[in-house]
Amino acid sequence: MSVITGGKLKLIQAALRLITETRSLTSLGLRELAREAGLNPNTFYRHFKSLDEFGLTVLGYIAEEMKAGVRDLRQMADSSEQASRDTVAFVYHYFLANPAATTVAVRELHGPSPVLRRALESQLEASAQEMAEDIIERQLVSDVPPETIHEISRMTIRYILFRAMDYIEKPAQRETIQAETERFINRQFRGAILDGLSESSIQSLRHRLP
Amino acid sequence: MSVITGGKLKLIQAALRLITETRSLTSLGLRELAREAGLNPNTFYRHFKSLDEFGLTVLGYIAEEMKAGVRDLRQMADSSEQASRDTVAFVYHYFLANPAATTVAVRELHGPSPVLRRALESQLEASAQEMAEDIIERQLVSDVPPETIHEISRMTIRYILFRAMDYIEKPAQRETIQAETERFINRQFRGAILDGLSESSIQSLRHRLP
DNA sequence: TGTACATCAGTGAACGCGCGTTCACTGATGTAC
DNA sequence: TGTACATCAGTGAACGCGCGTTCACTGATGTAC
Repeated sequence: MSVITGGKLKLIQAALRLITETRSLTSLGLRELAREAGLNPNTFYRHFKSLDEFGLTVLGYIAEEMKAGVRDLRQMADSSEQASRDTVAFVYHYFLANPAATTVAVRELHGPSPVLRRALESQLEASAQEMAEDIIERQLVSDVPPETIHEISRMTIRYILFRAMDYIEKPAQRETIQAETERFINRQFRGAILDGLSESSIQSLRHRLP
Repeated sequence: MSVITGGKLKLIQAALRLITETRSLTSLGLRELAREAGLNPNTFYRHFKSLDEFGLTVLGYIAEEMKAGVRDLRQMADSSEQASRDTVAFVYHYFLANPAATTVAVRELHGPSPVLRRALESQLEASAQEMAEDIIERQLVSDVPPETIHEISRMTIRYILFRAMDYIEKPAQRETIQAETERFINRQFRGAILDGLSESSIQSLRHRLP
């Protein structure tokens, strides 16, 4: 993996700085980036052929950051009982520490550039895959088919990503968001246990609950 | 409510046409809009003070469209058994018929303009409120506290909105998306029935299931 | 009913500005022999 | 170790273009008396 340095790095970091405020990756201009990076506009062309290529490079840079985050995540967390609480807390903490990357991901996932959209989707898919495998390996839920675990993982990853924006921007709501996310995950997996059952058998089941 | 006509309407419709392709509301230019609407650029100023004001007007226009859709929805659907399936099918069908409005909503909900973001959030909140009240009135789920129904409604509205983009763009995946959405909703509500229970009591419950 | 005036949607020309891009150039670092 | 050349990051000036915005103007519709 080639290490990014010098003017190239300066341009990427300038993009991340600009995005954290009120911009999206696709809307950044060449001169704007150079200005923020403290470089001559033409220097941009020494490193990138076009703004599209630049966008993809920034995305790759972010992807590297995120992969590192996921690796840390797998190190952590052991007890099955508290797994979802700990994981949720960790993941939001991670997003909070990387606001620019998070903002880019959220904005461009449904943004105007098809290229970036594709790239982000497969990135998310990979994260969901990893999450699902982790759950299966560590047997955090039982009696739920693997395909369902994968499906719920995909839904969860997306849910968390979008909530992460609010988490970053609204400090007062952070605890609420964490709690809601935990409930989201627990309900999905617990609901999955009842997946095959009909309405009526659930009705009758409910009367036997404590 | 004032009816929108003439050049003003032409400009709004031009925006919706441009957005459906690969653009976002915030990125549209004044001259671009006028060109698409077949008007002189200055005519824009006869109707709007600024591009921000224009954006809000478009959003209001879309909100009207959406409210009409929700009203139709409440008319429909009667049997409790099939309620989620019918509703999901109807909602996606509605998004498919209004691709521009859907795209705007998805793009701007996390987009760069705080003003549009706020406006869209309260719009979604209102829809979720309506959905929750509908579920409660018609007693589609029982033994789930109202606050939980509201929470799940909010989550569902967001989930559907984001999936709607894929639903519009990828015809081959439409059935899959519908099925996944139904499972999403069912799992949330079924999971909610088990909300208060501990891990261990669910473990023991599972062995008694058919 | 006719006349005078006000309002309103729309036009065409012109402005200054920031943009992406190209050109010719500089100086530092790497490489070959 | 020294010399010659190639590569590379970075610069400054200049280009044409589309942008948002302003100005003075037109013609149609509405309103007052």
